[in-house]
Amino acid sequence: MTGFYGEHSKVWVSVDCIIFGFDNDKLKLLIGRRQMDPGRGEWSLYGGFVQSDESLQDAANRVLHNLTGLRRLYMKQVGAFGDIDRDPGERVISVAYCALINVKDYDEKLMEEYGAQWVPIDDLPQLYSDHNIMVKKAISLLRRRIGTEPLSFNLLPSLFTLTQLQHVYEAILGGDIDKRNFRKRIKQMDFIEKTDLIDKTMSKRGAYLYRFNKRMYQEESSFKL
Amino acid sequence: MTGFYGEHSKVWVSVDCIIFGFDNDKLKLLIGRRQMDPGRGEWSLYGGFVQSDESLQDAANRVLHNLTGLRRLYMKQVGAFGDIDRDPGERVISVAYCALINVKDYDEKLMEEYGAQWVPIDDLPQLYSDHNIMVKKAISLLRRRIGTEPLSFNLLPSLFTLTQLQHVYEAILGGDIDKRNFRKRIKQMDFIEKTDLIDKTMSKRGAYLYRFNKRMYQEESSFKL
DNA sequence: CCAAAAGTGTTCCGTCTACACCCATGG
DNA sequence: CCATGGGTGTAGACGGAACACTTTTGG
Repeated sequence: MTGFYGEHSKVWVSVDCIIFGFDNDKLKLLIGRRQMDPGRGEWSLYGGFVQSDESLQDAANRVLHNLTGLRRLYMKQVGAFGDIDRDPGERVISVAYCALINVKDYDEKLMEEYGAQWVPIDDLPQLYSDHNIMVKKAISLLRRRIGTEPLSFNLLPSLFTLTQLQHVYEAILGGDIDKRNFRKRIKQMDFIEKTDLIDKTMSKRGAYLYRFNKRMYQEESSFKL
Repeated sequence: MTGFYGEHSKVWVSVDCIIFGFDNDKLKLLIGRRQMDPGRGEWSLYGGFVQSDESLQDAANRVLHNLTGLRRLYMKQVGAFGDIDRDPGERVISVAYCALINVKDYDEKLMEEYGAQWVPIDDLPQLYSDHNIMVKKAISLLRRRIGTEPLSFNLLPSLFTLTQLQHVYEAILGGDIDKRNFRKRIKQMDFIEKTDLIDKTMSKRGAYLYRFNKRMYQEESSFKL
């Protein structure tokens, strides 16, 4: 049985993961050296072929989990890339996914095993195939959405200082933000909760730690920064 | 020669077109009855399989051209849909594209041949497979972008009145807009040119016709409505 | 005691919103 | 002459941007 659509040609479909992290006040991308032909040894996003028993989402999650050991990450589709010659080997259509992770959370062993590296987005090398285009699109998506959706928290530990949060915005939007205006806006968002914990790693005085309350956010469901 | 990726399984990939038009002060969608199994006879978006010699864009343009006779339309990718069971027949990954067209422009013969129908978006029937989800996503994309990009002009003839333009925004955003405020904002955009032509089809007094100057827009490249 | 990061309000200006009446014309 | 859609300005509210000093404490 060839099924309903037998006369049409099938193609390979892969997923590629654009993995953002935040460290040292910089937005970074997790990339590695490609371990297969064609393009072996070139810088590349992490990706993999979509299997017949998994959805696109699932495939992207699998790739990311294999690499970082993490599950249930924030992940969003960036788009499908389907130019005929985009892959130097065969015709492959690739669906790019963007992940936001807390840089401190990854599994170091796995990272070493894969030779994964965090590279600042301002300092990216040329990547395999059309991966640079994917990254560019992911960044512009991130810039547009960061002001309307609570994405920034995915790049931080669950407890964070307001200075850290501000640095995330500055890194993504690329520019300085006024501290007082920023904090004024934060105060209006009840779902960003002040704890009574204090972080002293960054200053002698110490800074209050805050927490994103997802539950409360979903009730309010308005975000504007 | 099986090529580089021989050990992985290929899948069918299709494109589906979400075709918006504007008529009678309403935003409408072009849909038809599915002419193949499975799902023959169900309401459906127009789509087709991606051939091995065309990009995703090209495939979407081909489908749209076959249906409407139009080329060089505004078209934007909405996203890839890849759940395993989304298509009741086989495993098919589909990439949705959103097109904005001027309802007056289509080729009536082709439309009849395909049994295509314009349906107001508030009044959509249940569609084949996950097509309703695609449409929902396309509409939310359109709503987000209409204020930042000059999309509205694609839904209108090249000469249009300000009242028509306003109605486009009202139809997409779903709500009334103040006429004076709207026109004030339009006046600040030099790339919306007033002509000295007058349209009398809608009123006895007649209304000035305007034109979108794409060249001028690209120089200014700021849009806010 | 001083360097380094944390924290805190007010003023100003531009933008968005609300709002009502006259105009031109075909029938 | 009147019904219908076309066209116009102003005042008040609101939100965003600019701006500088005090606090805390480890070394």
